[in-house]
Amino acid sequence: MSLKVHDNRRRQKVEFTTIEPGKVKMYVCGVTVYDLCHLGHARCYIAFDLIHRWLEKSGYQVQYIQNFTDIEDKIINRANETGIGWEKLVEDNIAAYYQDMDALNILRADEYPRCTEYVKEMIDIIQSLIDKGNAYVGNDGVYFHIESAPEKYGILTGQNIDAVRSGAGGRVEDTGSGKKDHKDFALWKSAKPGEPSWDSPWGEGRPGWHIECTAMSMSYLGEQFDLHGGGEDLRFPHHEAEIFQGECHTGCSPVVHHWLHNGFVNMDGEKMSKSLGNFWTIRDILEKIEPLVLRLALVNAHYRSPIDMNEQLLADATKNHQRIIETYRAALQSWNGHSEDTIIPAPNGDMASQIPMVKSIGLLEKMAEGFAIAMDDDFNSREAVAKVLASCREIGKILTSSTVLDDKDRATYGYEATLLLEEMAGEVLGLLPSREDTLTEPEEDPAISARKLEIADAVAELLVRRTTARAAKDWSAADAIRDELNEMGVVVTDTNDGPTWDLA
RNA sequence: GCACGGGUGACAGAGCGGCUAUGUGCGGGGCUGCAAACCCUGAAACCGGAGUUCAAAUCUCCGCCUGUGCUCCA
Repeated sequence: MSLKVHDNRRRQKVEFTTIEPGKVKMYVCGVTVYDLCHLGHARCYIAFDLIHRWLEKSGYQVQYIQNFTDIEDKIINRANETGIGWEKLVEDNIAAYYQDMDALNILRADEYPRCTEYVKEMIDIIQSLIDKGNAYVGNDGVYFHIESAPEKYGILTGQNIDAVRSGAGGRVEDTGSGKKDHKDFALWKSAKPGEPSWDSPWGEGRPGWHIECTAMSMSYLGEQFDLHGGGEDLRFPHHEAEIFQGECHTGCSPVVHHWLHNGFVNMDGEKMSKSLGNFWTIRDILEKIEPLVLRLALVNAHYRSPIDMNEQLLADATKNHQRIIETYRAALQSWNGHSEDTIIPAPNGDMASQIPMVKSIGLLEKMAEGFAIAMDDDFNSREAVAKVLASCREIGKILTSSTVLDDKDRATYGYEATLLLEEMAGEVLGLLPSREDTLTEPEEDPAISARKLEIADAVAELLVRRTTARAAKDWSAADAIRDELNEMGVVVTDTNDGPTWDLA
């Protein structure tokens, strides 16, 4: 089986290859830490978390670098507005970033370099670009000169440099910057009074927006690496600027062997933006739903497709996630009480077999195979989720039917199902809680617990009366009691072990 | 305007030359007194037009609609 990925430079699905056999060097653009992370960030880092997980699952040794942009106009502005020092602002938002991403079960990257720690490396690259004739010193900083390498223009977005040339009338707005061409972008910005700044051959200043990723990715991963990711919006100009910088500086082409970009999150059909007021931080949404449900909602689409966030999507995700958890719990319970080493090993599966156990195991293996094919196809997590849900149905069928397997086989089957779910839904998709948490009741809101305690005696008494009525087949009396409980906000569920109840 | 994506059942969303996607919702049935959960089963789709092909949701062309980028943005 081989992995295919959609490379945005070649604009097609290509065979995934690595520079060094068995090793993947990947870099994903991180956040500018001037504020809390929003849903779009969640989508991006979950998408690349999945890619990270699947590469490792496929046997690659992955080196994953993700940066923090900790100096930038927005940080300076926010620091000025709030009166918080920019260093403190940055620290707070980085701490919040880790909290949010941990909640979403995103595995940590290997390193999270901050751009202020790489100013020296950036200066070196800028100097090299000046020496090679790709950059020049203007009045307020250093600029990359696009016309020094026009063949690299529009590589990721297919823009035609001639159109851009003629479209802008070839003129440069004179802002006194000393910029030679409107396409040129800043490598180094001279400091304005009161701004944080670093010393450089071109005076006090700070890096331009694009150079940091070139400096950090090359510091960790070398002059060429395997995979570079980020949001759709970064293709132009950010990533094209990286191509200019990296390739002109190193002379290598391509520096990045696979460019991957994730699609955006829309809100009820509209672009998510602060001005539209439809902007959710991860924290906002986690007040309403479980982190793993949000994760499922975001994994339940191909990473390159846009996602339209709405109530329906979350409702679907809630149900689907619940189904996965219920199945996982049922699988765990089916062999609960056996220790793992005493479980009889499963036979080899064969879907065509007449022996129920062999056939059932064969079906599970088929699901796992479909799952792997989906993930190998440009990380098609939507299809992978479909395989998980189909497995849940399959597992539920076997486990709830008393006739298919005897008790011993049931434990073996349940154990196999457990491992399958843990591998697909857990290890790769990151959607499962721990075994302990799955088997124990979730922690409750203290207010809810208090309410339950308050009414427990009354409910218990009503349930006894209802049980008596049911035993006497007095259904109307039994249902009347259930209605009464409903009015108290209590939902009754009858099980083989008697009725249970919970708050609605 | 230029560039790059999309338009699939009620909804979400895969498939991208021949094979049931999947889930929710809806219909029928089973299990249960009835519910819930779970299981079985059914209906239901490929924007419009032309073309290529033995065969098209899937390829080509035209049209219509729509998203994003071209300025800070994951």
